[in-house]
Amino acid sequence: MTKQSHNTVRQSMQERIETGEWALGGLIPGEIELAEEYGCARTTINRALQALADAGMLVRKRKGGTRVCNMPVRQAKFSIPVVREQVEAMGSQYRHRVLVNTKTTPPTSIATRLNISDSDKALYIETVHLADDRPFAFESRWINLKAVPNIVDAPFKDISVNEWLIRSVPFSNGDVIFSAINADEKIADCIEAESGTAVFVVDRTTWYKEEYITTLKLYYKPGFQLYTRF
Amino acid sequence: MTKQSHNTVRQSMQERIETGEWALGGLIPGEIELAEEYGCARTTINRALQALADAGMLVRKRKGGTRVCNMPVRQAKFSIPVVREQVEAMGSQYRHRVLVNTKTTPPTSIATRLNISDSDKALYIETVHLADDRPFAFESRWINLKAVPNIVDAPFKDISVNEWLIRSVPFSNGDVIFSAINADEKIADCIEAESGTAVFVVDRTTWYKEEYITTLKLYYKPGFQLYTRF
DNA sequence: ATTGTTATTATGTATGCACATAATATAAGT
DNA sequence: ACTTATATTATGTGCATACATAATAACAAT
Repeated sequence: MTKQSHNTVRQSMQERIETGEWALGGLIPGEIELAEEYGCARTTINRALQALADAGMLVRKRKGGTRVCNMPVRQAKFSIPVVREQVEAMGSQYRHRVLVNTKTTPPTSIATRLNISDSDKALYIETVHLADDRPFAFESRWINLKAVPNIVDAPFKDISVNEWLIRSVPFSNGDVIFSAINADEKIADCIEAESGTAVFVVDRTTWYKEEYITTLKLYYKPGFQLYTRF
Repeated sequence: MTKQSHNTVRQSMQERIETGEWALGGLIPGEIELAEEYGCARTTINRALQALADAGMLVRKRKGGTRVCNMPVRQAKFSIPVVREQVEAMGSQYRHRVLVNTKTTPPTSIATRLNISDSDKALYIETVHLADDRPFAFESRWINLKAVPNIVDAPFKDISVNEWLIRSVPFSNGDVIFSAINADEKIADCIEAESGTAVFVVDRTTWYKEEYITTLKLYYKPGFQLYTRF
């Protein structure tokens, strides 16, 4: 009652939801009523409620009021894996070796993904990511040259393709597909595993404003785990 | 100039960041200056800037001002997989079969995870999730009975363990680990795969306020993919 | 030179107010 | 009875203002 910030109010409300005082799917008091109860302005209540709504705990509707989310969708955030950081987070030294770097016409599946015509050339790069000089992941990547033409001048000795792209097109959209496959001969070889070993695969495609930039597959070494919190 | 909402302002600012007008790591004008430029109140600018800061595009500091995030961390949100929804999203009919449901003393590794003593009993449940009566995923789960004692009365014919828990402890925290393993005899059998097939595994532990609730492993059928956007 | 004080700056927060907007309930007109 | 207008309600948004707070700079005191 002494000092009501939107944060304390929000926390208090969150507790009321978590403890079940405000039931799942139930209607909660209106802003004015809450403002009186907490002894603060409606604006402050509004801010707290909006924050909780953003967090997915509340659903708000003009008229009809605010109600606790019926089926709480648990969402987890995870930072898109940047291999270099993954390696360094383990305390290992990161290095990478580019195996292939050519301009060729991609297979149709890739051309479709990058939204370029079948005759267009694209940049194909194969990289092995190393942790303390041991294979950590194998990367197979296609890049749309129309989206980032000046990538051909990039010095991939110093910086990885991924990091160059992040700097060049910092705020892109994308999708990620996680899966597991049995390593074939080639992949097994690149990550120093037995053929047939289960491999964790990340398949990522990124774009910026209708223009597709790159699509890649990352094959991690056996035993790799991707950790997240929610 | 006509109608500046915090949304339009935020969008405009986002563009300035994306196009590089406001360089990565660079300092951007102060709130007052921006308020003048956009012809609106400082409050509105503040709201827009805070939103962008929440989104991770800006970093703000009292004094020192606001600057564009130096190393943009791309974050993806994904909803924690609820198997039932995954199945239904494919247009298949969901069902599940409980294979095991016993109260026993868990192995030490599990007891540690649930933060219970080695002599305490816990609930162990094995479930096969079916899509159109074909195996979709195999679940192996331990539940801390001290956290949710009344779970023993739950009717797991109608509702899955997971959904019961979500309703019972709707707002918990947790961690998720993704990995890939080669299926052993037992798992292979449960998901109708060859032994040794690469299997996508989700390992999840959830807790609420220092109390651990459940830990489980989900072994998905071969070919399963987890899709996310960012 | 080191320490302490004060001023300045930029963001953070709270409030009161006015009006906008969406959804609904009620009353009026035909 | 059916449509249309109007009032009501709850949230959404914008503005002006005031003060809080953190970080720094400038300055003085020892």
